Order: sequence, then structure tokens, then C-alpha cells
Amino acid sequence: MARMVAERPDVIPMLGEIFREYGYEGASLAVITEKTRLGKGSLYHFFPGGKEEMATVVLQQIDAWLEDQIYRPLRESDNPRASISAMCRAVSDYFRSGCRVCLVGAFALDNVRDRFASAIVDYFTAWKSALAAALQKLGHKPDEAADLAEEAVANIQGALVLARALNDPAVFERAMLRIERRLL
Amino acid sequence: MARMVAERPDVIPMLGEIFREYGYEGASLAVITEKTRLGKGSLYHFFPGGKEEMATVVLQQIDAWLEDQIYRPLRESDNPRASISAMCRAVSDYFRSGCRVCLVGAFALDNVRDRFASAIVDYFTAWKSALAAALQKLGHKPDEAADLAEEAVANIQGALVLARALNDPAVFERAMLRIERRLL
DNA sequence: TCAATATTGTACCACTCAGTAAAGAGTTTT
DNA sequence: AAAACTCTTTACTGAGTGGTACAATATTGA
Repeated sequence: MARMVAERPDVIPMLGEIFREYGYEGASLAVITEKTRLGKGSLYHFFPGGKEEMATVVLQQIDAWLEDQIYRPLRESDNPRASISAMCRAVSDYFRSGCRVCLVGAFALDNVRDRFASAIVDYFTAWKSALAAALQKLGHKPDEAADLAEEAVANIQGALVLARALNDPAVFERAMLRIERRLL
Repeated sequence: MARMVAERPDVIPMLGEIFREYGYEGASLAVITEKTRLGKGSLYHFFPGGKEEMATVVLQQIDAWLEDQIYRPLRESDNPRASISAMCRAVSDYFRSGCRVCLVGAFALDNVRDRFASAIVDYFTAWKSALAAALQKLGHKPDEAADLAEEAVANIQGALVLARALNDPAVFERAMLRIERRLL
């Protein structure tokens, strides 16, 4: 039969948005088939492991993107100020000023946390340590840098929760400004 | 037939813990009947509105508790330092060092946010303004106090997300110390 | 004692869930 | 051209969903 969608990779970003919008449990196969315009057959052809595999792949893709765009620059740049500043901009963009949810944060609060525990831990650990590396290059002592990094990562998550709760992007933007000011 | 549980009020805290543990969608009636030891008949007798009414009542009860234990002291105490300090302790206790989820925060990230939007907005708004009132009594200017309060409330949520993601209460305790230090 | 009311167990409803099976259509390879 | 492979459609399963109906039973107050 005719191909509806070129390749499996094309579906992954759609799945990401679906999980963001509906959550893991809320993203029923009915929703997924409707939004992706893919029948169940195709879905299970691409992801034999079903919904769980879909979510796993989405989490992998998110990790890869952040590694490229944020973690590596933080670790490897010889201009830590600039890469931290770039991180704040990228985060603000990525989360669309708080209108977009952090999938990993949402999973962490959900009862699917245990199912994706290792991906969730990896996500936050990688972020913390990459940011801490940049902060050390900025002159902070290792434990001081780790503390600052943990605080920043937590505060980003908090800003996302509050902005979505109050449905107010300004809350997120204010928080990101505070976070950047404190890091630099 | 014999009464299993004395009164409707006794069930509400159980429902709270169930929603915390399973989320709104994850808390199926099967789970609820099992954990409360109440049959569907009793459940729908006490809560004719079904699951949605159960969650609404739980949110109301949470709000009432916080109003009593945290908001009112913050607003009315003439020792703002002490009441802010007490708030931090109460929060740490309430969330069991981050092992317990904030139901309202979790709902905010979930796709049930819209259904309980007003309760969610009220929760965070009340908290922010009560804390801002205390900060004003501490000598902060109104907009400065509002900003600090918003930051603190957001950071508590962030600490909850990160602590649960990393499954590490120490993350939450560290964050609460930072928050208290910054407020006082 | 006895009727009114409050509570509970059970069976049931229509619907949705994730997942499967299999046959067919399209494309590639041989 | 035909076999092999990739993808899609369709119909289906069995379990679980929230919610309803109602009769059976307890408790209460007169």
C-alpha cells in the first residue's frame, strides 16, 4: 500500500508533542493514530513494543538533541559565560516560554516514573553535570558549581510547573532571567 | 448494610494519597475501591459526581489545610521571619522531603490541568500572595516581595520535580535550605 | 416496634483500552 | 516476472474503563 509518512524518524517528533500534550496515559492509541494519521498497523510496524517503545524513543531523541545543543557546548566551550547564556536562551526557546511542558519532568511526577526511571535520572544528571562543568570553568569550586547547577536545573522545572499552572508565560520568562543572573 | 468507614470525611485523605500515587487518570475506580475498601456503591453514594468530584473535594481539603497552616500565619503573624521559617518547615514536612508529590503541581503538568484549572490557579495565587504579604512586613517593597514570593513558590515545585526524578530526598532538603536562606 | 433513611454489594451498561492477526498492496531485488 | 520485503488496512480480542440501577441490609428516630 501507499506510504503515508516517509520514515519512522518523521513520526518521533509528532509522538513527542502528543505525549507532551496528553501525558503518557492520556495519549491513547486512538489519539496517536488520529494525530499521526497512521493506522495501528503502521504504528506497531514501526514500534513493535507499542506505546512504551514510542515513549522510549522520544526520550532518546530528546536526550540526543539536548546533548548536541546544550550539554556538549556547556562542557566543551572555552567561553563558559557564553554557553551558559546560550543555554538559557535555548531553554526558553525549547519550552516556548513555558507553554511547552518538559516531558521528562512531567513523567517524573506521573506514575509512569518508575517505568522510565533510568531515562529520567540520566536526563537530569547529564544536565546538572554539564552545567556544573561550565560553572567550574567560570571559577567556582567543584561542590559550589554542583550546588549552583542543581539549583538552576530545579528552578527551570519549577518555572515550568508554575507557568503552566498559572497559564502565564511571563512567569517563566521572569524565572529564566533570575536563573541566568544567578549563574553569571 | 454495615458501615465500613465512619464518614465521608475519613475517605478524603485516602483519596488524596491515591491521586498522589497514581495520578488522576491512573487512579481507576478499581484502584480506589481496593485502597479505600469501599465498594462502588458507597463511593458513588458519597461522591455522586464520581472521580471528578472526588478530586475536587481533595483539592478543596488541601486548600483548607494550607490556608490554616500556612497562608493565614503568613498573612496575620506579626513575626514574619518566624512564620516564613515555619512555612519552610511545614512544607518540608508536608511533602515528606520530596517523597510526596504536590498534587496540584502534578495536575498542572498533566492533561487534566484544564479540568481543575481554577483550583490550580487559586492554589498558587494564594500561596504567592500570602508569602508576599509576609515579605512586605519584612521590609520588602511590594513588587520586590511579589517577585521573591513567586520565585520561592516556583522553586519549591522545582525541588519536588527534581527530587522525585532523581529519587533523592537530599535534593529537596538542599533546595529548601536555599529557599529559606534567600527569603530571610 | 416499625417506618424512614443511610449505606453497601452486585450485576450490569456502553465504551475505550492496548495489542494481535492476517490479508492485501506497493516497492525492490533477483 | 516473480519472489521477497515493506508497509497499511481492517477487523478483532479480552481486559478494563467510569458510571448506573437496584435490591438488600443497617441504623436511626419516633
